[in-house]
Amino acid sequence: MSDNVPLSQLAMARPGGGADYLDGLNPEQKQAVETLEGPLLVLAGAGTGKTRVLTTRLAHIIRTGRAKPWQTLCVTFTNKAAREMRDRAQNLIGPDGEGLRWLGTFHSISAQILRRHAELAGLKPTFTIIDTDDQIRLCKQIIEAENIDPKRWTPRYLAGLIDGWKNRALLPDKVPSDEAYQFADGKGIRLYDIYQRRLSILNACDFGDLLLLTIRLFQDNRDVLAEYHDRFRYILVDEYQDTNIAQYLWLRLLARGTGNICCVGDDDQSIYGWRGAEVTNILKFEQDFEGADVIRLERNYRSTGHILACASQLITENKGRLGKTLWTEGDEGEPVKLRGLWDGEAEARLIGDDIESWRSSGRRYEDCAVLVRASWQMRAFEERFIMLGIPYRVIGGPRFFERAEIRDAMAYFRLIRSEDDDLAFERVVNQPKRGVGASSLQKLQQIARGDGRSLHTITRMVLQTDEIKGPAKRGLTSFMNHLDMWRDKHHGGMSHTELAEQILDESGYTDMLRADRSPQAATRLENLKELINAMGEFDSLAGFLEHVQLVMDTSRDGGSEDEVQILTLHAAKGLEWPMVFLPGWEEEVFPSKRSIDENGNKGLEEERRLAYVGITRARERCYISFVANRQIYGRWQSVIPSRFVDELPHKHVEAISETGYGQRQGFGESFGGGSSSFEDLGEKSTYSSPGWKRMRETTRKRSAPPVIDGKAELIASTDPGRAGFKLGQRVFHIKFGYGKVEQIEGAKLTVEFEKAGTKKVIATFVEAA
DNA sequence: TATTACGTATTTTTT
DNA sequence: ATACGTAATA
Repeated sequence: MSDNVPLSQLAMARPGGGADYLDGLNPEQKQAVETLEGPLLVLAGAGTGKTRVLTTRLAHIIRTGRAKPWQTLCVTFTNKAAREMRDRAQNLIGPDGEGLRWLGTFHSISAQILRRHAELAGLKPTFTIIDTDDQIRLCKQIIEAENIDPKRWTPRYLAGLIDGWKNRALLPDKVPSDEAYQFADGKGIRLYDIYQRRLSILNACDFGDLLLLTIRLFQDNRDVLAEYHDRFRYILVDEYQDTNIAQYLWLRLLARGTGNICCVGDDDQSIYGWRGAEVTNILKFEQDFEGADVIRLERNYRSTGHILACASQLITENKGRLGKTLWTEGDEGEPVKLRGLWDGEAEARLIGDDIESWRSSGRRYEDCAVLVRASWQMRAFEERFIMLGIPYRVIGGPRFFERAEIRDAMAYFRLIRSEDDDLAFERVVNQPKRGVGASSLQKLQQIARGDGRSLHTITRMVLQTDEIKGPAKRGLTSFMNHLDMWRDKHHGGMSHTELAEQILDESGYTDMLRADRSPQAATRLENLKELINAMGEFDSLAGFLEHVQLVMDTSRDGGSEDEVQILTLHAAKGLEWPMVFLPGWEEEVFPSKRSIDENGNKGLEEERRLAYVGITRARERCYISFVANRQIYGRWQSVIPSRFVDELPHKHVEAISETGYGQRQGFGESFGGGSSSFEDLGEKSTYSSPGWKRMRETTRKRSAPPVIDGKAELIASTDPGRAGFKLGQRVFHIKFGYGKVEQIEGAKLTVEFEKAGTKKVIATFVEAA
């Protein structure tokens, strides 16, 4: 096992003489850590200590001196996972762990490699990495330029198509001909080709390109590949079941070096098929990597026996799987509780009550989670929790750096570093307004396209002529002069935070926001301040941009507050709670109708894996529920229990009907009433927007009701999200944004529901951040 | 340039 | 039913 390492080195590498980090591992885990040569697949079931094995293995490699930290390649899918792995590995390794330079996501490692060999990949080293939003904007331009109706053929669809091809490592010339004609009567492939050309002119990459260009770099430059073969003695891959074809090829190329590749994953937890993950990668591992060993981790340390039995039984219904048998030495615990209810409101009520009694038995809110299939299901729980005063946190939602003001600021910074970044140029050339309207921009774009040069270059040329006149010319001149000035300062060594502040001031961006008296503007200014704060953590503009474009830390800094968590099943992967609620187990909701419609049995199996992930999040208690009537897209529908419900083992489930449902024939009996969630709540809730430190969370907290003294002022808007009223400096919106505010009288707010033609008095408001 | 009207989609989320 | 983006209109 260790015969190619001198004994003396082995001894020296182990301070204290023993491999203490191996203590407490079970035999399979230990084997997974110590099987170092050749390809290895570690099939790690839910709760079997996967991360521990991964980090211990890394520590083992380094502490036994088999490789230096910078000679190991460790790949994860998310930045969060990368961070966790780094932290835990460094703990085990000690000061040596600092050198883990090649630990990161597929994309961040690819970007690192591409920056080093940019020219060989056909890029300049300052290339920009564009995100989904830019990608869609680019697609839109291309569609418009090709005179295709963007309503029939949406930019989003094209972007999705291109993404799909890139996930499968298909460049325009490799797309199979039967797929090439999917878009706009046969123009799909051409548009893809134009898209790639545009990117190259912009000196930009999208996320898929990071992988694709790296693969091509390795294929076309054997010497470069050899260099990395030499460097990477050991390769570790986390969540292998989520790899797409491009990532598989990427790994194959690199693994051809030493062949020491260890992939860890669980085929039963592959839930990202819709974004290109191929379960087949993990299913075929033994064929793909010759001489591969497979180790199964089946001892579960997380859940009780009943919970584990339910999950295991359910997942056996899937055909395409490698198969594992999870077991535990722990308690049987309580059976999984299965409950049928009348409707979504009753479901939310019951779960709310359960949480309250859990809390009054001395447990904590933060030990509970509600896991839903789709985010629209969250609303019912939010409403109920607000009413009961249960503190909760919604995990997911829009992220800080996807906000418009942050993206605008970033566009300015991008232009400083990479002037050919047309997407950034277009975004801010008239933001704030400089008189450069749609027609001027169109003119510039037309010339730029004809010339194959960037907007920045073209603008400079056009300004010498009289092609653009009047306010547009003045605006463009000022914009260009500012850019030149900032670029000079940047090269002159001004600190990037100071420069950033100047840019935002001198461009007029902050003035624009200050002039805007709407409540959102204040938040935006705050956000920009936080952006600059965050910049201070980096030592250069380049470092910061790379981070935001790629490695932006989107996770929270430890939730210290005692709050119930509401999240989607997808977002729940990798997490666990003592008490887990799984509501909405109805056919067409879960499993999702669309998933089955679009992907048939494959889709169904992925939904079942999602159910498996859900159940296995629970440590002590698991509550599954379904209803007979549910409002979906505003319509009441009779729904039937999910097929997954019937796949659970009776022995481990306690089924309770809260409604008589189950004894009755059919579900067609209508549920009278509908909801009137606005009335008589007598409570107020506060909406606080996610800030930099809590990028991915939306927090709504309950606090004292607002005092309305008649001085309130209407904010009318056709946009229901913005309709509301103003009370001094404070702005309130109707909870969850229904209807149009019509009248305010004392504590009574009258709202007109236009479509329904009814007026309602409501007393529940959400204060704007 | 700001407001209003209209059309469309509406699972999941990362990089 | 509703949110969002875009086109049409004042």
